[in-house]
Amino acid sequence: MTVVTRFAPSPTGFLHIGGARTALFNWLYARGRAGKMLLRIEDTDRDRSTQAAIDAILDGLSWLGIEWDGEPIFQFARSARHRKVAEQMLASGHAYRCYASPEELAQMREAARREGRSKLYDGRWRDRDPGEAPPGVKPVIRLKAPLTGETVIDDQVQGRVVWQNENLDDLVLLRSDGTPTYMLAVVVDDHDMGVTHIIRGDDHLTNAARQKQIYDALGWPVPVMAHIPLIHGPDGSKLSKRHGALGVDAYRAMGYVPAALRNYLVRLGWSHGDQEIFSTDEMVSAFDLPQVGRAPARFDFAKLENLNGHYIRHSMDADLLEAIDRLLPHLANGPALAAKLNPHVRGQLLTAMPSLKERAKTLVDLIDSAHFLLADRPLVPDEKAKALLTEPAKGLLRDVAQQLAGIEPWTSETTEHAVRTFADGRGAKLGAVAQPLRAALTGRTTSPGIFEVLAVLGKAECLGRIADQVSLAETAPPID
RNA sequence: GCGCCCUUCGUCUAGCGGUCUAGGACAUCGCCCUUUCACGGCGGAAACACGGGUUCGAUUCCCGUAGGGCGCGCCA
Repeated sequence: MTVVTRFAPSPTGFLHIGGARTALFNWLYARGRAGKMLLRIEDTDRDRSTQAAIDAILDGLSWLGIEWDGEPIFQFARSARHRKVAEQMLASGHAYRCYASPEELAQMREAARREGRSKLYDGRWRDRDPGEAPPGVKPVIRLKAPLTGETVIDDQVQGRVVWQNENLDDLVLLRSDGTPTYMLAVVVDDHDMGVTHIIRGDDHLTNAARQKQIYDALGWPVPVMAHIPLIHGPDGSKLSKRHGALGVDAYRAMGYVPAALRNYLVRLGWSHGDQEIFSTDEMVSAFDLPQVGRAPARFDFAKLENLNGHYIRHSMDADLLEAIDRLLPHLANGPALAAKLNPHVRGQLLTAMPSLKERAKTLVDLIDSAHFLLADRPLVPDEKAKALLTEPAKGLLRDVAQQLAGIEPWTSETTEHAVRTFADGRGAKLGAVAQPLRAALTGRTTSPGIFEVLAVLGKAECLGRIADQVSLAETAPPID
């Protein structure tokens, strides 16, 4: 039997991180078993569903590298089929018309709560003669659920979960306006789509029992179920926007790479011994449902960031340059930066990349660390760099610049030799020269190795930048 | 309120009755490397929610308690 999973988001907002993980699990499970993962857009809530949300979900999945099989199914388009199934159930005696008014329903709910019962609807139209139907009232169609016994779900993650049928009431299958409820639509769609494994958030666990009753009434086989725990915020409460319940597009804009996010997400609530790093192939072959834990996991940006740094460090230089190109359109200052990326600067970026990527946790960090390649002369040193450019330091810079001016060829080795010799000659520590040099060349106090910076920038640019800082002092003496 | 689920270092987790003086990873602290920042290396601190059982023996099984979560619509 071919495994068929599905991801079924409702397009009422962006693809949030929890949804992304659910999609990932479905995708991994199917891929690891030569199966398919289908995509169903649950757009039956016409007021809240938007095209923008659909686009955001598709875009988010694609960015994460999660591909679905076939065309997405739109649930709303299938409502005629849903209605037909409800009528079938009516005809076969598995469902009935209920004429209870909203007021009656409210009363029943109140009474149930007062008496400590979980069953809300009392089944008053279950066996009543349709002839007693009040005139002018459009009925809903309810499932004739079993009164006794139990409903059991053998969940791949949760284990065997049992409900007493006396606690489950007759759910609505078809609304009075003839539209299907979620409960009915999901069952019919999963069945028609040939879904064999339902992997979804455990907020649906209670629904699983009710859906099982519908499957049973229809005589359809129940798919394998797996209800995975939800992701919580760092404080253990529900994940909020403040915590990281953002759209995956926000993670992209923060400079996270898909491989890192996938790796982080797959390890959240699932493990494979002590392994922390998984290539896509590895996670596809290792992932399985019984190893998914039942306790909700808390979202931890620090770990995501660490993983992201790992993936950046282990990326090919050219791939990182491409990743930057792709990220730029999603950043506020992207267009300005993109304009600077002429072939010459791209070449410098690529040359500096082995050293830049060593220091970056995110692509945004990476871009920022390349500031010294992208900034215009004269550089404006940041506060800390400015503090390094004291008058004595500037004297040192003036002198070292003279030494540097005679260097040919200009490489990290030749410049290193020159600077070290210069420092030795002055009886100065290397740092005493290197730090002011860094400040003058990069405008920062941190950067890749200073000799790499020298080499990447080239002789003329370096001498120019030193002159910029040194002469600046002459034209603008401190006001004391 | 009712139903269901959950509970190992701060966090993600390993552990599936004795191997646990409880392992790994992130974060954290210290040292080393070092021109800065990182990377890397070494080391430290840090957990079985609580109470009863079952058992020769419980982190592992059962029952409570406490705490947390999810669901309880003619929403999805």
